Amino acid sequence: MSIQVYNVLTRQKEEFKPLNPDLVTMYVCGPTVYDYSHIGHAKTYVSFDVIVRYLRFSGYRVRYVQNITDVGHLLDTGEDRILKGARRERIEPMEVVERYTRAYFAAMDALGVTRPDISPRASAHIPEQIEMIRQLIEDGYAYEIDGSVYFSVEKFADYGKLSGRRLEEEADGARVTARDEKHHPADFALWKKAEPEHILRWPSPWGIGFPGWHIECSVMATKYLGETFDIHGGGIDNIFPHNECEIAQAEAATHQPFARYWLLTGSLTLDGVKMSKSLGNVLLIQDALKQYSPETIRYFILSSHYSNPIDFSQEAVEAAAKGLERILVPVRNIRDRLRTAPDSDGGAEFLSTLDQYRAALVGAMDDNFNAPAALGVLSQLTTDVNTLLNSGQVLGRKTFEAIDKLYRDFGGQVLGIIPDEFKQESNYEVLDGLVRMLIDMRAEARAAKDFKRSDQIRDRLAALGVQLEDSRGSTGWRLTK
RNA sequence: GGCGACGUCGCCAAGUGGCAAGGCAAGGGUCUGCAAAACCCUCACCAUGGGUUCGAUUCCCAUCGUCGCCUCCA
Repeated sequence: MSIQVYNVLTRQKEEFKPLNPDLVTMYVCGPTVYDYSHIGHAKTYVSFDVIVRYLRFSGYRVRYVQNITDVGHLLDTGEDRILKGARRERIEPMEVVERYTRAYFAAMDALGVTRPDISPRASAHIPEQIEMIRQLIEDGYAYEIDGSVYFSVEKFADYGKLSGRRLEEEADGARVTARDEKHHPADFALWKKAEPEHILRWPSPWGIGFPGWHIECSVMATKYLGETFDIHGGGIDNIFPHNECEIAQAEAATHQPFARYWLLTGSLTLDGVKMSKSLGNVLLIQDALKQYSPETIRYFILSSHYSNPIDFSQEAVEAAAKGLERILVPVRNIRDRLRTAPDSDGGAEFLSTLDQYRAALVGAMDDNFNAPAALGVLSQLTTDVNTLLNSGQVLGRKTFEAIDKLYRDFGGQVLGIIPDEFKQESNYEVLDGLVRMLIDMRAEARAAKDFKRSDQIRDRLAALGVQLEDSRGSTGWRLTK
């Protein structure tokens, strides 16, 4: 078995073969840290999180690099995003960077996103960027004008190979406004001369300035992963111009292929439209987490394929929450019953069924990281598990452990939608004792056919968020709030 | 205008050249004192029109529609 991936560069599904059989090198475009992260970031980084998790689960060692853009990313007004944030909040630019870098990691941690192995900052790699720019000028791919340096897209024959654009077609685009000093409208900045008020500035062979946005990714990816590396990821909205420019710079500078596999995620819309500051419809991760659990958000994101767009709506997320709960209930149940399970081999015949499900899960994930298909398999597995649990058959420890292991592997380790430990109330022992006492009282009432009283106990507990669930011979409970 | 993606059951969403997973919702049933939970059953001719093929939802073309990008964006 091998992993197949859809490579945007070749527009087809290919067998994934890393350059080095044991180490996968992977770069994903990270955030510009000038504001809090929103739910669209969650979609992108949860998607790649699952890809990394699955590669590791499959036995690969992965070096995962994701940059932090803290300089050079200009708004269309020509203003640096970081500086804008600094002015807004009346603090130092590097305070802006620090504040939102921390917030970014906090949000990702909350969502259970595994941290990248390296999170390089653009501002910490100015010398390397200057060096690549110098190389590009030397090789004739770039030119300097009045303290700024531009990449000449006409010199790089492959420009447009990722996004499928051709320069001559772009020339017709009415929206491309030519900047006077550039040779070609599509030429892009490698280095920009800093105006006096631009306080993010560094000395360079071309004077005081700051790097263009795209160059950091080319530089940091090749620095930490090599001139050619395996996977480059990011959101599809960055395919042009950002990713295209990355390729041009890196391949022009190193004369080597840049990334071998390009995996791009679909965009997230909110109630049908893309989030944007100007529309004011930005949902921050921290706000979404007030309403939904991290697992629910992950489940929702993973319920459609990473390469597809997804629309975040209350209706869709709540349906996801219920779908997830359906899986979580028996998992809780199993872990609970595991503690008192006998050392018998009761239910051992179920092990071969589990093997089939495991194979199906591997098959789904091997096929271009098809998480939604994997969720479908987990759901089917859950039906079988529920049937087994309800059968009245006495199940041995081994059986419970095997079921739990499968859920832990795919629901936990790979998809991150099943917690390792279910959160328990701080005074869980007391709570459990009290509820069980009431369950006993209700059982006595029922035995005495005093249903008015037994229903009263059940209803009042339900009102408090304690749901009683009767099964053969015993009653369990779970919190619904 | 150009580039790209997409249009599958009421909603969300996989998928395949040979009679379409799963979840949510809905209806019926089993279990239950009644419920809840669970389980079982029911529920789609895959936007439209052509073409290729023995056969297409799956390939090709066109049309309609939605979205993204071309300016900052994960």
